[in-house]
Amino acid sequence: MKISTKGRYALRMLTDLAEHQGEGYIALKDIAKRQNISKKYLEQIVILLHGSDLLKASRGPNGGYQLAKAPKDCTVADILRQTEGSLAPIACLEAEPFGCERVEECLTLPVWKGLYKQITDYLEGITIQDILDHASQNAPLNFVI
Amino acid sequence: MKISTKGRYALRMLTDLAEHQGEGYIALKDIAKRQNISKKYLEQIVILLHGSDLLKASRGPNGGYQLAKAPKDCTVADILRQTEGSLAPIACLEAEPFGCERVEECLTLPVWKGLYKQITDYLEGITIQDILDHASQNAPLNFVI
DNA sequence: AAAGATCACGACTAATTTTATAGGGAAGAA
DNA sequence: TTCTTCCCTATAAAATTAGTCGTGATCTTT
Repeated sequence: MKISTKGRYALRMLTDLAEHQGEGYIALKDIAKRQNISKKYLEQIVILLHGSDLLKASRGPNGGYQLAKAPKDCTVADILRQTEGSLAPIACLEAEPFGCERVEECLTLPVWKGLYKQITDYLEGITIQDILDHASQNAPLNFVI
Repeated sequence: MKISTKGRYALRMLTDLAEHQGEGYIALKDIAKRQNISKKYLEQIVILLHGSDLLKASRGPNGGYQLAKAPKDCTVADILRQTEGSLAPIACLEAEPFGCERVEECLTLPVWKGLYKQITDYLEGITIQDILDHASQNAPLNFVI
């Protein structure tokens, strides 16, 4: 049960954008260089985020991306849902009514539902701003390390 | 970020064993039939559990598997750690000291650590007995559905 | 208007993981 | 001894992951 590079890179990209907020549009080239991620691969990941309202884009010279909202309004859950497709730990939970034919008899389903809720609640509660705050150690984080 | 069939099937198998506790050893054949899982595939999954002390085995006629402990002492975390390899949501967290060379500069690492802790705490807190209890609705569950 | 920079999009691919199937062997109970 | 069951290894199709590459489309700056 692993978060893929899509999700991890997307979070790093958005955090990078937040760090450079107020500097206008940030080119993918620069993010790729700083984060040591292939620019071409980042392009693909950004496309996954198009469905959300997390980013603003601008083309041409001095173009690039900006956060469309304040960092405090960008939750990690939003980012991962877009890039990972879903936060559900098993496919059964991705659509109501559940596709699995064993729904009625499945004793283990409540465990997965509970896990799903834990994951969702936690990630909904963390924003890009929290990540910045934690990095600068200006604020205690609402999660224990 | 999905739990694989190994983890899901293992949990179903152990739950099935718990349901038939006190009936002696339960053959894989019967579990496979009840759970509608390939017996051959189940055999491979059981091998993953050999490293743990969750199961007792017996060969020959009337042989099979039994839970080695009471259902209240079998946590879902134990089962998934064995079958999935780890509960960590990213590979970086699987071994201390962290293998990733970006450890020092990685702003997002605390998020993954926190998520790891959420997942672990939740799954450590749920036992096979909880699953049985919830199924028979004799007891309220410590997780909300 | 031209040039150059940047995002946008689709095709392709190698490696890995997942999800099995198959065949035989070893051990133990009846 | 025989039969049942666990045990172990090999093989493989399918899906997913993690990219690379080429080409447009569009915008800003000059």
